[in-house]
Amino acid sequence: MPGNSTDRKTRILDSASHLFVYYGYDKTTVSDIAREAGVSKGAIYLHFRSKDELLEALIIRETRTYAMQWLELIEDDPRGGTIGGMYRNMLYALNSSPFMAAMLKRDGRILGNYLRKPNNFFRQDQYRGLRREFLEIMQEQGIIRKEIDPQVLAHIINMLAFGLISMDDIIPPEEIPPVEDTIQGIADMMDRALSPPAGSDSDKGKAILKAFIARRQEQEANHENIH
Amino acid sequence: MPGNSTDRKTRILDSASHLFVYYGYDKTTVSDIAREAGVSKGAIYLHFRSKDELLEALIIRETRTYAMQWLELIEDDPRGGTIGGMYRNMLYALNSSPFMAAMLKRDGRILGNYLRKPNNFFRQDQYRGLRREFLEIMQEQGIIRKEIDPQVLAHIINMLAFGLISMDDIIPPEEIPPVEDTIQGIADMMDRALSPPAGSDSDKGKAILKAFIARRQEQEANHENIH
DNA sequence: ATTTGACCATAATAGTTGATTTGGTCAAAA
DNA sequence: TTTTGACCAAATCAACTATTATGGTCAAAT
Repeated sequence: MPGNSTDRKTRILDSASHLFVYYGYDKTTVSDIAREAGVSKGAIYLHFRSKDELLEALIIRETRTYAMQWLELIEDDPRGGTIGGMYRNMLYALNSSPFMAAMLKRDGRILGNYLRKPNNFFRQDQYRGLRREFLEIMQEQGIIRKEIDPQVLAHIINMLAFGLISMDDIIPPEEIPPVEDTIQGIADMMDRALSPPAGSDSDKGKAILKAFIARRQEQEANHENIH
Repeated sequence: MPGNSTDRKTRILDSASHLFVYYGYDKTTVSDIAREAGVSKGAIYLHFRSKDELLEALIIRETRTYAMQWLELIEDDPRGGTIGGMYRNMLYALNSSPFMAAMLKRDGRILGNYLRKPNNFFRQDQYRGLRREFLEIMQEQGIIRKEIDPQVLAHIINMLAFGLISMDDIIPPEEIPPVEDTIQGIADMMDRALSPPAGSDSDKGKAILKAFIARRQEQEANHENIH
């Protein structure tokens, strides 16, 4: 059996991610996933209670991976701590993860029936409001101009991310400028529009982000302990 | 019969617009339209060769109406000639026309089968590229900063408009800030990000827009004469 | 202790047939 | 001349059946 070196659960999730993106949740069978992962069907149920829970595990993993990749990109980017830099790297991270993009745009082809489930992950989005909270802190710390409503800004940022990955479905490819250009264009706009007149301190921005994430992880850990 | 005062063709299109938005193109029958317009079914075919052509006529009319309303809003707005002002009023015009919004987001429920037609209006969008052209002129005339790529900017503007009207389908209503706030927020961002450092002349912007439209209408008239 | 894959109830799909509806027409009415 | 609505072929829908595919299980193999 090939690819035995990597952890089995990981391999299953990798295969699922790939197959879901290509064929969609509904058209992908558990046997398909097992075959591609080089394990038996039963083995999948050793790790996940149901196909739905497999998808949910995948959602969690991909979200984590995406967040970590984003953070890494920011760290390695000299201008990563400005508002434009954060956004630029967010879009880069998003752009490199087809499954994450599918989640953001609630892609019906890929997420399939799961979207219809009454209590799916998207209906009880835990991360909602988190972005606003972060923007508020950024604003208090002088990385973002004072006169902007964080709630509105959070929504606009969502709109741009959503637009970036959704417009392709509507506009013929030859009309779409290269993603890098679009991303850079948006980042420039944001820096000019949102940084305070004096300019913003990228390193300070990074520090705030790190502190925010640390605090958040702490909360999450506490929450897990209780349950 | 009620509502006889207005022109019959207009009444048919009004009814169609209303019914399409409510029930969708597929579920709305020609008889439905006739009934709501207070005319016979045959009368509809005196104005339109087919249901599809009725829809296309509606698309053209709504696009024109939207464009005119946009222009009017800009005229009446002291800051209407800045890039942010133009955008703000565009979103207002868009927001007041459910059918236009449906077109922009290629709403499958409303446009129904028509979207699958091989040579529908959306596949051969005549207005594409027009926006870029206009932005280029605005840039030459100093209303928009020089360092911005008009093609990219046109695309970002599309993204924002698309996001504005599409996000509602995904986010629970209570999380969405009031549209006016979002629109104003975007307009402010654009003004800060896109106006040249010296600021931009709103009246000059209006003049450019008017000239652009006049030139465009001339072209359209010529084009009609030839055919 | 692990892992498997044949096995099963259930669900999704495809095929069929008959009834209903729909876009479009046109002889007749206004 | 202008407008109508009964009418028709074609498409859509509804109900039903037969068939296949699927998620999930578990006795047996490893």
